[in-house]
Amino acid sequence: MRRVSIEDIAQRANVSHSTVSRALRGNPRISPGVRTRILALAREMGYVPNAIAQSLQQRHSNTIGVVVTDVADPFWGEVVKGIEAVMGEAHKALFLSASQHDADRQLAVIEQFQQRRVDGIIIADSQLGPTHLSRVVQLAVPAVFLNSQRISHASAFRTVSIDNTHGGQLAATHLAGLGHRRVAYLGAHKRPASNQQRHDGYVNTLRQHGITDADVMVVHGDAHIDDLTLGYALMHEVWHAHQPTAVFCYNDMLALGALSFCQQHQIAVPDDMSIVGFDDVALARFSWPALTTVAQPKVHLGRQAAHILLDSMAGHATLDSILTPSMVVRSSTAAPKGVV
Amino acid sequence: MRRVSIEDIAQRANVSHSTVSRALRGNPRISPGVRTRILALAREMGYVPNAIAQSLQQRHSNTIGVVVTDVADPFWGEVVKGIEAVMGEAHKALFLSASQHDADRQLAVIEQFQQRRVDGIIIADSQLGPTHLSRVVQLAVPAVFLNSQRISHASAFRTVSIDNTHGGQLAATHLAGLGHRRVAYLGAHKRPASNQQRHDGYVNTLRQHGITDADVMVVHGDAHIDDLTLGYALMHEVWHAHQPTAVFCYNDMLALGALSFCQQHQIAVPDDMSIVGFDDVALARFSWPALTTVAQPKVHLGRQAAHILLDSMAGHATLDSILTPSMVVRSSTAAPKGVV
DNA sequence: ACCAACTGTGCACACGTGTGCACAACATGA
DNA sequence: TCATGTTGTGCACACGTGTGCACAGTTGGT
Repeated sequence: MRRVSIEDIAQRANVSHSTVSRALRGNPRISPGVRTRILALAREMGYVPNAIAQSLQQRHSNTIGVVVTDVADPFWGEVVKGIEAVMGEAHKALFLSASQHDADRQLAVIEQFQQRRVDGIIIADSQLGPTHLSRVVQLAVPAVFLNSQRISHASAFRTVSIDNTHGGQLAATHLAGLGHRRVAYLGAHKRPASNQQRHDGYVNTLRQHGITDADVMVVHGDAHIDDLTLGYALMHEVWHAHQPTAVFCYNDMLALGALSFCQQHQIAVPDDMSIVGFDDVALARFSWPALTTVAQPKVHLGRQAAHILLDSMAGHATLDSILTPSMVVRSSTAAPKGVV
Repeated sequence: MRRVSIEDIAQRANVSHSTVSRALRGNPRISPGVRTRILALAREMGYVPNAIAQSLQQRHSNTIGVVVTDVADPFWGEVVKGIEAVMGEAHKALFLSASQHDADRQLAVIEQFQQRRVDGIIIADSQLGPTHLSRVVQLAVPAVFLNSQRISHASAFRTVSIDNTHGGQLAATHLAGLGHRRVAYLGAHKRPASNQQRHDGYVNTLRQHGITDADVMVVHGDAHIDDLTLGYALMHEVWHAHQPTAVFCYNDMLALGALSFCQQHQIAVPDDMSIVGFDDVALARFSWPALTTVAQPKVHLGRQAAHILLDSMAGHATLDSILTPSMVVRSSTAAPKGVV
């Protein structure tokens, strides 16, 4: 039940394994007659090249590792789809692993990839602090960070991310344009970097529209509960303390949680309350009312990360990449009551 | 910039590489003094074992390949999560690749896995016909099929699937119990096997409740359009031709498409029309009204496939596995008008 | 004191592939 | 005929790891 190797073919063809190897790889120094004979023999014997032996000899494996927080998260699903498409074309195979939002586990996964001698790594939603990061640097493998939450820009690695600040600006412009003056921001401490940026873009733009800080209530939730119930709880808090006419949420799941609070308490959306999310997950189109949200180009995010990784694997100099989000207006936002 | 090998450690320790290898693997024949010295040296020199060389020598790679139709599909995302969890515990790494519903591409992916000498393969939603299948058999690698659409039960491979017939029965029982008599089935030819089973379970159970075939309209859609617009189109067709009070759809996406048709044409759900889906994707909870559906235990499906694969890799005899779906009643179904 | 048993280490090979170099066979030109 | 060039093939090594076997050194028993 052993696999057939080039050595087996060589014996049957009365040549050395070197000749077989060269014939299979199309080396021009092999005479055409011998080549065709060997190719026929290889097919007949059901030869399938051993990529492991090739990797060992050529000192690269044509594999790349992808570490993601949660495989089932539809957001990352789309991103991985983009990565897979590009890497598939480049004939690289993908190792996929989940970190479950745990930095230690994330590091463990990366070191496992290292043992398997991946040619590159893509790290999504990195929670790695400076200590962990320095160990990754030591591994000396090309890596790209995708929407990283912690990395400093002075790092040795490339970064692909969304322009969160601009996303916050889009939301603020949309709501202010509708006439809202008394608003809120529902945030998530779990993702320190992007949360801060979305918040800042939002608040600063509101100021430019003459909305004072006193009119903007900002709340943040505990890290350890899921986004959906978090959104519900934060909406509860904001509703009783501030009575805004519109809220902007860190992401769509928070927004859906907020939406579900409104439905249960007979707060009409969008008539009494406008809600804006972030991400544009597939869900957003199907909620009722359909969610207005700041869309991330998810597949493109993955493709871009893949391209940058391929470039740096090839030794090219590469730049960080920042993609622009866009506003998707659906039915969860409208002018507040009293405004035409 | 070369990686450090056990040979490098051996030189620094004035021993042979065999000794280093044995020390690292905890071979009891190495004296404690030498072992601790070597372990310290390995750590100091930043040694990271080369899994590729190990794979070559031990003739197994501790990797398994997963081929899925679409990485971004939330249904398969959850399944993969289950697979990943089990395989992670077993210290197996996962190759993930997408087939885009194309049988040829699916086969190509499998052969790529074969080159990389994976220890096992999980094939989700297989579209492989007998011809393709025979080539997979030749590869002589343990494989498990997950919700396969084509495989014959006489095959050499194990199968994990949902009890589709029972799912259809659940839907029929639920709707008939509410008092519906004039109903429909919205199907998808793209998945021949499961579609047939869900349909049969549904129709047979309806008959047991005294609903004649004339009261049941069955429609199927083209293969090349996406499920969402397909559901919309089929609902359109059924509504005009049959005017049912309830429909059962092959899956949730079809159901959401049907739902969106109803909303656009002022057909009240569930008052004028009850809709039942299948799968219980994450979306189903958030549609409006929330979708009543036949739930598949998705993560469990993945875990089960992983366990069976591990078993057959270990040479154990294994059985096919059929998991039971369950009814999740939400707000898209109710008694038809005129029934108390 | 001598033989047997035990203990720790090294030699050499295997896994499957790719490639620099040498070399045999043959053709070409003077 | 001999020097030179061309063409196709094989030898031997490398990649990094694990392990059967041999063997030197030590211990123990009588």
